Amino acid sequence: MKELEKTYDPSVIEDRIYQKWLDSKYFHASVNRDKKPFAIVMPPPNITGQLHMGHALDNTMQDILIRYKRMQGYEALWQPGTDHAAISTEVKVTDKLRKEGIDKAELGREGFLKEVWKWKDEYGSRIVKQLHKLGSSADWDRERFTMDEGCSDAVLEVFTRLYEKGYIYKGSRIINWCPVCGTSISDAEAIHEEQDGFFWHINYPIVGEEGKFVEIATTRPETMLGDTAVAVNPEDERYCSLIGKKLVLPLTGREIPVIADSYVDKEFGTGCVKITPAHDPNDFEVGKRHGLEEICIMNDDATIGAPGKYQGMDRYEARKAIVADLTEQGLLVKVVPHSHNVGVHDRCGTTVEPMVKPQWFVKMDEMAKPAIEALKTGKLKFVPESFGKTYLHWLEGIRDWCISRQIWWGHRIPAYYCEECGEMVVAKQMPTRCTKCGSVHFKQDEDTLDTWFSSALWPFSTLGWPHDTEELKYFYPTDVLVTGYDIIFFWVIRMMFSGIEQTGECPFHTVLIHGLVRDSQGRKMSKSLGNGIDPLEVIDKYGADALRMTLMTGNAPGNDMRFYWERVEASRNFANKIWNASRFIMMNIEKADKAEPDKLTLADKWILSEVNTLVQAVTENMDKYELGIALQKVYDFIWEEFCDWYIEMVKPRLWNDADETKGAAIWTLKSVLIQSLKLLHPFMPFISEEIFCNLQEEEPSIMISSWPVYREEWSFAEEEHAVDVMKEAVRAIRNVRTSMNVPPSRKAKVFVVSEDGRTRDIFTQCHSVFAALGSASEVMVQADKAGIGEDAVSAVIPQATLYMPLDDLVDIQKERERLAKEEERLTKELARVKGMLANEKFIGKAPQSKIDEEKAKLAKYEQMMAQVKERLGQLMR
RNA sequence: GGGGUCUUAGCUCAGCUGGGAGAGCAUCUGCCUUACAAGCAGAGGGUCAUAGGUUCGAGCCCUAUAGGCCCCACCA
Repeated sequence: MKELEKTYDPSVIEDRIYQKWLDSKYFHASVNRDKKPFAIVMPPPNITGQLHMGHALDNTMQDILIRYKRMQGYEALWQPGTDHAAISTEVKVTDKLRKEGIDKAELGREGFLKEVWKWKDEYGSRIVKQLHKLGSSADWDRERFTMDEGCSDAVLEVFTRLYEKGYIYKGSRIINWCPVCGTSISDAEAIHEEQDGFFWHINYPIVGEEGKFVEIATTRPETMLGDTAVAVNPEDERYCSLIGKKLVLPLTGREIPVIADSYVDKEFGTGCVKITPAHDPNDFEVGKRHGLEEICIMNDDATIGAPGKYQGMDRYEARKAIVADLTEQGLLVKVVPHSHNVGVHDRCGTTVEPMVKPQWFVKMDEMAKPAIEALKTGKLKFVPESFGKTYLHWLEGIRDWCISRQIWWGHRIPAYYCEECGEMVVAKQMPTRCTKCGSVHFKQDEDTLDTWFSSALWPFSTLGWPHDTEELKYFYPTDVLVTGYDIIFFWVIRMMFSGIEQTGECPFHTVLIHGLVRDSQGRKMSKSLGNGIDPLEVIDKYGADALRMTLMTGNAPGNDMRFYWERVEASRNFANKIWNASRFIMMNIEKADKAEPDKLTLADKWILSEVNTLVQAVTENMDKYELGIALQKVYDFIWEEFCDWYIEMVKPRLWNDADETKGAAIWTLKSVLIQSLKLLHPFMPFISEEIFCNLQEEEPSIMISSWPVYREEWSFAEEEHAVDVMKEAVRAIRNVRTSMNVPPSRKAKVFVVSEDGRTRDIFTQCHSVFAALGSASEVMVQADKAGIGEDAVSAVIPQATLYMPLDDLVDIQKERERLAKEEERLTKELARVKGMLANEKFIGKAPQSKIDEEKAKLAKYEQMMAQVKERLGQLMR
């Protein structure tokens, strides 16, 4: 056993312990039919990423669950890996190259991809190393990458299967286009922001009716170049007569029809809507219903592509020019301020442009159904439950998923086009011969897949799917998925329908959701604000355990939390507390001849019983994923019950070599500490391991030791009660001392007076403990007040009255005040209890247990009241 | 426009299936008591957003209102 430092210093311990775990292969999980499997897949962090608080929280939760299950005897697999993060990575590498003066286009596709792989090799594992610092016990031997061979095979398999089933199709539909990234994005990637803008009211002249106009209102005048109709509500009396007439589209001179469509809201704007099918999702639908032409007026970089005066202008520049021209022509009626939602690309913040382009889509209606069903039938559960609504809501309104991206970094779409006849073939490999024309020349589709297409397969692709591997059979379906509420749409939903479609099973049965880690003012941590706190800095200063504890406490599941350094300090203090308690115990073990469970005293039995209760409670909380509550209970137990009470109670025995229960005390200290460390281990793995290994030699590591279970032989209800009585007496004595300003160094005799033999027995048994905790020079236990001077200070507990002769320190006046206050409190309590018990309805309807409880309280208060009254009577004399 | 969520001590938040309001930090008062001053023993501080309702009993359940936050949505 080693001597421990006076203050816990995580920095010298954590890396060493982590390396030991790695070397011992404790994180590795393998197919083991003798054990039950438990599996979690790690949300793969982006290879572009740096560890942030969100990762720290997410991975801490997973690590806790994995360590817990591993200790419980499960074969616990935590499957790690990284995500290729298509657009993010492409943007990042493109920027890097640009700074080096290299143009992506000049490099060409292959050259560019080579650069990205180089970048990936260099930086891709950075975040993985950072996860090590947290203590993550993932099976790093199984680390995967969404673009590795296996995952790519799975992507090909799924793509071709879905295509054959008709669930993947290519079509020209309106999609969100990011003009800066030069690619389409999915609905989930377009986030809506409210922006202040204007409503421009514009007159469109009616053909053949000189001087007559239709007034439309638009937030995007530049798109008028692509208008192919104006729509009114068919039931709008104002405009019925217009339906079917032609209008002249200003600035272009093109004639467009007035059509009727119920999509138009009569109450909103002017009741007349310009229809631009190529640049607005709604207009696109209207256009489809009415067979309108789709005129694309924009280039991929959001400059105007329509021939004419505005060609080449940026969309906003064109807007100004068009408004100016309309004003000049007298067609602009008015401009009204108007705030509206615009979609921006979540990666770069650019306002997206709705565009009609040929893209690949996943048909969602059929696949959404079983995913919805899974939640409704309970095969899938969210914790907290309310997030299930978010999940359902999104799935029920889901639209087809645009999966093609016009970037290079990603899984290339396995569609091949015959260079002769244009025939398209979807296959895992390039076809050798065109079945239509016999040509042997094919060209692969240029597009790549949405990055979420491969992450959707993560729970099974990482286990070897589509091959029927042992791992897949054993670990799949996985158990819990841990993630933030912000990616339910992106990921959870897509894993669900993909898993069900491909494997016939939900990829996991529980989704544990957490919130965001915000700064101390409640703001999102962000690069632009510069308010982010680096988890590595926290680990550096306070240790990974302190960070983990901070992230797990003081907040309810699924809620956002604020990050405070003060809270990290509090966590660090707790680590130090355990450290010192352990240090104390080890010092005493060294000095003792033996630790033995014979001759357990009241106090020993009490703490063993308490730890038993704790084990049950914590296990229950863990099973309900109430991780924060579980940790809080361990914290409270260690600090209050174990350190503040038990260790203090036990000191006199340790210091007295003649005490024959010393060995029992040492045995109890060690046993309770070990149980506590085990309960703590999933949360604070490093410190628990370090102490565990210093404390005992039988087992090499706490992380592969077994999770504590309830022990019948440690259950002592009687003793629990006895110690509670003693604790109450100690508190009463301390209260008196505090109110009288008597320092602990000034000892005083204490008389315990009780008519109850059992109570006297308790105090006799633990009189040395009681003496120590109550700063008593001597403890006299007796049935009456013989020998107690009138000037003693007294305190009342239900079972006894305690007297402390304090000689000159006694202030009768103060004593009276204290007792009067106590009397007042008891009067109130008595009134409440009596009121309740006098209420016939309460007696008639409340459960018997509650009634008994109240009756017991009544008896207790009445007894205490009698004691207080008696004492007050004495003092009045 | 829908949906969610929150409003509890000075601050940040707990409070599980309804049964005498809690923690951490901060403040104040004692203690350098041989594990820990990153500690020990205490104290003060709350009409649980508001108004109704259900109930023997509501911080907790129901309804409405006010305010905050979040998500979704095709009102141009």
